[in-house]
Amino acid sequence: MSGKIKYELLKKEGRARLGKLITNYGVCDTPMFMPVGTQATVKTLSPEELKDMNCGVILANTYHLWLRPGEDVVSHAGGLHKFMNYDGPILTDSGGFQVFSLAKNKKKDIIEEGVRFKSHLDGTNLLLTPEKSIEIQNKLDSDIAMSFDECIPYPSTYDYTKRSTERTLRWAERGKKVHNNPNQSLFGIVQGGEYEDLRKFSAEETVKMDFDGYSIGGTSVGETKDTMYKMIDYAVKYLPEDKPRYLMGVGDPIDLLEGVARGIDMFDCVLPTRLARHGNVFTRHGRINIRNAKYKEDFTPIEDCDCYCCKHYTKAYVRHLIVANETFGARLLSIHNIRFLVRLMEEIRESIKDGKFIEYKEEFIKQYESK
RNA sequence: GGAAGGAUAGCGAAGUGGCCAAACGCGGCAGACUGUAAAUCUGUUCCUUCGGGUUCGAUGGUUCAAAUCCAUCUCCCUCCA
Repeated sequence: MSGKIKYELLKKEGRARLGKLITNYGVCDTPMFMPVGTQATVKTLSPEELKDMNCGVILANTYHLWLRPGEDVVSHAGGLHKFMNYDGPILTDSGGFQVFSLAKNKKKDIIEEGVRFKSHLDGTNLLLTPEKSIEIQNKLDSDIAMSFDECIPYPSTYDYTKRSTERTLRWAERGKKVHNNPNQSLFGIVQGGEYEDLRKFSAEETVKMDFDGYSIGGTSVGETKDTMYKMIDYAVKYLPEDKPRYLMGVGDPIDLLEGVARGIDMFDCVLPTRLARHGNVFTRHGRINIRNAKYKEDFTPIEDCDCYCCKHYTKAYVRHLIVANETFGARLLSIHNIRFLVRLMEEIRESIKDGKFIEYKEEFIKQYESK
């Protein structure tokens, strides 16, 4: 097939949704977790390995690929799929988050036109606008493009949040206007910070623009979990049932469960791969740090898990690799951590199918926090 | 045999009279990480009953005060024979 993505809602349990995301590169079951491959690579992993872990969509980043190698290079290669040899669906983030994270505490100038800030590579003055972001994403030829938004810091005042949220809406409109890739879908992003009326306003206005999917942004930026859950609650009830909902930047296992419980279909996060590189490991009984001395002679797998790492290697060996700063250690833990979250989503879907999501969620959290 | 230089915490290495329990790096131990400027960052690393106690090759000395000055010894090392 070719064209835009489609979403099919199969079943609901409470607000939790079981569905299908139909893309040009295959059908993905939802809720799902999407690993992040900012620079057209999920750090240390090959596309084949991602496939083996049953990953569906992966992410790439507009900002990074714009600066290097440049969207034209990717376009000349035949688009992102060919360039990085990934034949699964790809979502590109708009670069909005980079304005928040990369220019944090540095001078940046958010104006109506867009955002002026400096390249993290060479300090060049850059201007990223909604039009530019969409134009780059059109060329990258990802399956899903994201609107260019402002991810405001937490906390932000009501007044600032209001002005920023309104501007993000205008940016969404401008981006949508120039979007012209018939095989690429475009998502809108709900902002509004921690304020209920602003989340409502942002959600309603974004939905009016009729995007192919909707995401909730401005979360996981330092707020408490309860605040984040409220941000989701405030927004999600105004989103249409027949379009996918994507909670941006969330990847803590508990947050995934809480997100699904609130009606989220898609999540992405750098957490599994970043933690892996730093020696942190998701397990059914909570996170562990494989560098800890107690694993020095622990010749058992991380846990009972179907991933390549757990099937073939012991904690003692992985610890050795991480301590010795060997890349293979980062690879093995990245495989485990991603597989952990992907498998969590598989189990979540299974539980919704069986009408047992609530029980599954409670049981998982109980075990995860029992450490 | 002669001439020089050096010995500092687990290791490497600063410090050459008081501000030194002793910089810094590594190693060790632990923590953080949520739309990736992150294979990064932070804390800690003589002992302690948290009052303090014992350290800078060893011993003795000078001084109110020594890792720092003096004497002797031990070991290492460079050069000359």
